[in-house]
Order: sequence, then C-alpha cells, then structure tokens
Amino acid sequence: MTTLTAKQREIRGRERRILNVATAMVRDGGSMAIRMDAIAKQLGVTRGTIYNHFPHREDIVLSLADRAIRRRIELFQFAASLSVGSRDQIATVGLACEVYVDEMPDDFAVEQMIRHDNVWQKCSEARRENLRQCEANCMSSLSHIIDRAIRQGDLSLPRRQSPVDVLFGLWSLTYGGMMIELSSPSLAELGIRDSRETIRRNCNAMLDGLDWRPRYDADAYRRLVRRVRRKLVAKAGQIVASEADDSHSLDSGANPSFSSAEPN
Amino acid sequence: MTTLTAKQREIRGRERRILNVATAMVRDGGSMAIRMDAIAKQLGVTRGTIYNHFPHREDIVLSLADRAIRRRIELFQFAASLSVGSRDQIATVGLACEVYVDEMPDDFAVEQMIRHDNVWQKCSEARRENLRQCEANCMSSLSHIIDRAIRQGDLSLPRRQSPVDVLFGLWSLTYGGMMIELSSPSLAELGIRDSRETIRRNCNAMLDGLDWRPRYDADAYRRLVRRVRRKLVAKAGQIVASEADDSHSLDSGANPSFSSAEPN
DNA sequence: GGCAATTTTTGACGAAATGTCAAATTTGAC
DNA sequence: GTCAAATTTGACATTTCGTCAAAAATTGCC
Repeated sequence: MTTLTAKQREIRGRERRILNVATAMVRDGGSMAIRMDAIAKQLGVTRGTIYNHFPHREDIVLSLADRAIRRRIELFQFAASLSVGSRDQIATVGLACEVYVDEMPDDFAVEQMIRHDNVWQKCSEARRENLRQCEANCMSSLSHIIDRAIRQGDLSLPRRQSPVDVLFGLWSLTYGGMMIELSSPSLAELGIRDSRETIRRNCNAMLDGLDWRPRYDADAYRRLVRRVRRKLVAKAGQIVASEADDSHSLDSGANPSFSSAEPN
Repeated sequence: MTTLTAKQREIRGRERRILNVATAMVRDGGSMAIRMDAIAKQLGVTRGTIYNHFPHREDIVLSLADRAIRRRIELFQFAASLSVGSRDQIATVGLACEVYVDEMPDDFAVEQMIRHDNVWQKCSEARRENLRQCEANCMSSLSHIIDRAIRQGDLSLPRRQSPVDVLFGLWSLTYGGMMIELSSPSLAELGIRDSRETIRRNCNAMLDGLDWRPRYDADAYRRLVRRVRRKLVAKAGQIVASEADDSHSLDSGANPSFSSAEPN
C-alpha cells in the first residue's frame, strides 16, 4: 500500500515538476531552450523517463500553454464577478489582463510562443483542438458581458458591428499593447512613459467612441482600479500557488542514492 | 576587369540570395527552420561559404528583419504622402499596414520572430541598435502626423496624453489585430467575419473617442480606401521586386547599405 | 516472503545539425 | 606564368534529439 501510493504519487508529481522546470527554461530562452537532457538531470532521472511523459518537446510547450490558458480563464472569470455594471466588468477584465501579464509572466510568454513558433504544427490535433476550445470558451464568456451591455441599454452597436467585434478590438488593443511593451526594446525612449496607463486610456477611448455608457470618468475609473487590483493580484497568486512545487511534501528524500550516482 | 566584376558581383549577389532562400524557409517553419546546410545546397556552395557571410543563423534572421523594417518604412512613408488631411493620412498608413501584411507576409512574419524568439539576444549589439533606430525613426515620422493634426486643430488631446500615446494605441490595435488574425486558428468560428474591416472600425472608434476630426464617415472612408489601396499594393510590389532574385535586373535600387558579417 | 507478470527506467545508438579551421583551390595583378 | 591574397571546401568535434531493447523496479498473487 505504502509503496504503491508512493510510486504513483511520484509519477504524477513528476509531470507537474517537468512543467515547472520547463517553465524556467522557457523563461530565459524561448521554447527551444527546453532541454530534455537538462530537465531529466534536474529531476534526477534520465531522458528516457521524460519521453515517457511527453512524446516530444513541443508537447511540453503545449501542455504549458494549456495550463496557462486555464489559469487565465480562471482569473478572467473571477474578474468578471467583481463588478456589476457592464462597462466596469469589461474594464475589470482588462485589468485582469495586466495582472495576468505581471503575476504570471511565464504563462503569458508561453501563450505567445505557441502562436508564433512552429510548435503548433508539430502537435497532435487533439491538443490543438483542446486549446481552440479554451479560446472559444474564453471569448464567449466575455462576449456575454457585451451582450448584457446591449440588452441593458448601455451600448448600442451600429449596424454590421457585432459584440464579438468589440471584443476583438479590446483584445487587440490590450494584447497588442502588452506585446509591444514586452518586445519593443525601449518604449520609454519612444515617448511612452507608462504603457499600461496608455493602454487603458486607449481602451476607454475606443469604448467611448462606440458610445458605451457610462462614458469614461477618470475618477470613477481610478476608484475601480483601486478596488479590484488587490483582489486580482491575490487571486493570481492563489492560482499559481496551487500548482507550485512543494519541496517538502513529496519525495525529496526518497531516493538519495540518485544524487551520488553520476554517470561518467 | 570582367573577371573581377564577375566574382565580386557573385559574392555580393550571394548575400541577397541567401536572404531570399532563408525567407522561404522561415515562411513555413519559423526561424529555426533555416538550415544552413540546405541554404548552401540551394546556392550550390558548401556550408563554410555561408558562414563566410553570416556568423550564425540568428544573424541571417536579423538581416531579414532589417530588410523587412526598411521595406515597411518605405511603404509607410509612401502612404503618408498619398493623403493630405491628417486623419486621412493616419488612416492611409493603417491601410499600408494591411498591405504590408498581405503583400509582404514573410517580412511581417520575420518582424514578429525577432520579437519573440531568442534571436534577439544572440545577435550583436550593433545589429540590435540598428533595428532600434529603424523603429524609432518609424515612430517619430508617424507621430509628426499627429503633431500636425494637433497644430491644425483636428485633434486636441486631453491632459497627460501625448501624440505618441495615440500612436501607440493605433499600433496596438492594428498590430495586435493582425497578429491575432494570423495566429488564432479560426477567428471566423469565434464570430469575426472580416477581421480587417473590424480592425479598421475599431481604429476609427478609438479616434472618434479621442475626438479626432473629421469624425468617421463610412462613405468617405470607403472612398479613401478605394483611392489609395491600389497605389499601396503597387508600391509594395515594386519594393519587393527591387530585391528579388532576377538574374538580369541586378542593377536597380538595390543599394546594400550595410556590408556583411561582423563577428560579435 | 517469494516469485512471476507488469510497469518503469535506463543508457547506448543513429540521425541530424551546428560552427570551426587548416588545407586546397581560385582569383587577380604583375 | 607565377605568386600572394582571397575564397571555398569538407572533415571534425559537439550538441541534442527521439528510439528501443534490455535492465531494474514495482505490483499482484499465493
């Protein structure tokens, strides 16, 4: 009984540990920096064992992406629950984006990676479909906010413009802005002092342009930020912590003989 | 004389040919798909010769990026020259973005690559600074349009919002939108029928939100599109053609502003 | 506890692909 | 035609990948 549980837990825990180690590698070198060899060494096993969990490097990356998207959706849904007015709700989700990028930077990086690297093509259709589903869920849950805004009379879209179009705009503006912020060497030199503030202002300008009520009010907005930011950060921390490595709770001392057995 | 010229031209032409071959590889496999061996084989030389031009793969990618940005800037400047009204001007540059993505898709892909891959870190500071400069030039030339809009009374920004902030917004919206369009598997399924149209509408909504005059007018906008699109496409074609692999048209505008390989 | 069946791990292997460099070849000037 | 300089070559040492049969460990059963 004891042995069984120990082994099974070890294997299950390993998958999570692989992902965590891989995350660290991705952080400072992109998806190609994931070295199966190095992962194995850090876990105290050999490469073959890693391939026992993931058929290839790309699959690790897509697993990371899966985890990242699930975390993000959880954060977004929490965000949407924090406000009542439709415009406040959508603004809170926007803030959740910021918190996501700040508090889970690796997840954000991974999400970008699967979009641009050739990782996507190399993975099984099942995994890709899975990610597509996540994306679609996220979109639809957010577009409900916009639907509600229309139903309640806060927003009335011009002909030919659908709620998803608005969502796409906010997505572009926020996502694009963050992306530029992270990848453009010196935004400050170009004249952008506070890119986050700028993104928010631009989002609000867009919503004002669509005449989404109530109109942008700097003070009200600032109050909203103050009210929800702390909660969002806390939630993010909680989400991340739930899958972190507990060094003492698992098998740290289980196989001490491994460390002395260095090949060659 | 003949011999000398022949050899020298061969070497100079080879650099361009390497870039063109590499572009094709990047197109369907990302930057890692550039295979030095395959490039050499296609040019009828051996790998060593390739390394004679570029110290490593990453340097090829950054050269591609350099070319891409120069092309984009040329297209943007042409675009800005096509209209007079400040809002029309900025809209025309927006259209130029679309044309860039459509007519020079490889260049767009490469520009994204250097942002997300670890290519950036692996290259010499000189190359990086060069790209930064290009970026800054592009920004400043565009922000002049906004300066002019303010000077002429078409636009008056709220306190604390600078012209560059607006530019950053348009950049985010357009770049982000294109990015999502290209990398999100099935935007149509999410409800976005025509992402280009949506991006334009959202840009206009943002500018309306900032109260940039004249306000958005669907008909006027459509006329603008009809007027400039064809010219932009033609210009793009011309830009691309000037560096294509034509064995007979070596002489044209090709003025290689930087000579090759520096060790880092 | 002991043994057989099953699962997991190992590490050697073959296949790319990279970047280097001394030697061979080509070029161009006299 | 000769020779110095420039250019090209291809073998070398490395790194990393993913596979797989054999070894080791674990589990189930008596």
